[in-house]
Amino acid sequence: MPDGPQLPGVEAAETTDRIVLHVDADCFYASCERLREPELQESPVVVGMGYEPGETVGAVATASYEAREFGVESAQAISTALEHLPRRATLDPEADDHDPELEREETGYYRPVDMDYYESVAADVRTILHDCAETVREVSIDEAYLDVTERTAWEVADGFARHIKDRIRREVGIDVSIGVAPTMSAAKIASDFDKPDGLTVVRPGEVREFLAPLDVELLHGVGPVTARELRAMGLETAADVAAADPDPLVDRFGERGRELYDRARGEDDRRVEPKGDPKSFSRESAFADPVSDPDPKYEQIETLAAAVADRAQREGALYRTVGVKAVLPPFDVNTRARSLPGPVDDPELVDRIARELFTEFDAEPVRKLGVRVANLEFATADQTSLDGWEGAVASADRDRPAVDDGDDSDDSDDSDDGDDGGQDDETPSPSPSKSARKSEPEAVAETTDMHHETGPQDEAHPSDSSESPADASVPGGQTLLSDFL
DNA sequence: TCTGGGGTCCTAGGACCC
DNA sequence: TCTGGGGTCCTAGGACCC
Repeated sequence: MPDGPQLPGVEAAETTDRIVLHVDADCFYASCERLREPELQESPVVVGMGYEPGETVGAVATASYEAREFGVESAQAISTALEHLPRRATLDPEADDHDPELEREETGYYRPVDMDYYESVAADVRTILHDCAETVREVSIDEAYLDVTERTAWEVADGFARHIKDRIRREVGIDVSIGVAPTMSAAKIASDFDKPDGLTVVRPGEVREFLAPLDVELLHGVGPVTARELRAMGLETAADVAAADPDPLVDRFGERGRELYDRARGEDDRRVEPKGDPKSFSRESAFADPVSDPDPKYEQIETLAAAVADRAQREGALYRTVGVKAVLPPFDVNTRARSLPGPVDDPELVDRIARELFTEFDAEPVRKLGVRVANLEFATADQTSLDGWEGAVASADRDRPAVDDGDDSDDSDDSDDGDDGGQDDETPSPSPSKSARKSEPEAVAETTDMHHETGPQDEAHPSDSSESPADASVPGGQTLLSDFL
């Protein structure tokens, strides 16, 4: 079945081509809103993040195709969107100049983002996708790659994709666009080719021809900056890139240049694989206007740090790096990060490190703040079942020598087996102390503040000092980090 | 495009080790 | 004290994606 197409001139290697689908929901958030509010059907719909009903703050997350015709675009300020497309509710039906035709045709519905609801709709779509494919890679809430090589054949691939579209339409109630191709990158571009409600099939041997006329900016991984540079090199279309000498591309863009060249030629040997664990969690938020006063900034830091730490906790992630982001006017992005000697789950520590990293900016005007945790480690199945075995495992671990050297080389991947030493040893101790912290937040806050002011000792890097600031910060003499020092 | 929020990957330089 | 080369980790920034 994999070698279904007997195209003349197709090389042997291509007979093993996969059948890859890229499934992309059309203006997903707007479709979700229409799902629960059918009267929004066929009218312009704008979904805004940071938007409150009746207000003009926030930015456009998704605009329906009807709204886009008025010039409403993704990432646009809501205030700008409203200039292009007034809010339907703002028109006063009693007004003298009230024009019902205008109301119907020149206005749109504005709704705030409701991720919980969209997530529930996405889950229904996912169920269908997993039902239709061996391997699914979810890229985002509204987008996924499927490898369906074992489920269909090129001769009938369009019917197979049609079947998926129909099921999603019937069982969930939203439209998706699907691209079918022998590679992920071509499938991605194909799904975009005929949006909305599109279906584009690019067969093996047709990929390069399909890509040839496309503007370089349509290639995945080419944004405004790269596109400008490519044009400066005289490369406007995928065909230009495909026919170019790859060496200058590699010189200019490094590995990305090689990738670009390959993709433009239709070459992409990546297999569809399920997405692994996340690499980082972050939260950020912008001020309406740049803020110079330190107080509101540290208040934000505190809120964001708590949200990030909470997220990590809920997802069962330990983190080893804490970072902050400060965006200064006009749009100057600064990041600072600090890594710990070992993975922790310690919300107070996130807060304290974030504050320390931010002190550098606390006198500056700031338009946006962020807090991030990275270098994540997730408990494996073994470790989650550790509850009942705690004693046995913990004592077994104590017998291991040099538990805390952690062997940094293995933290890049999910093969956590060799890693259990550091983590298991750590798990029993933080668990009780976490609940202890939760029960007395005030005491913790005091302790944290105290140590925030004891600046000088913080110059010591946690990994090269036996007197870690983290150690000192723990209330009641608990030594969360001391295991690693 | 005067710019929201949550991510990923890559690169470059410095520290440190052998 | 000057000199080689290889390797890894860490930080900061940048480009990109949805």
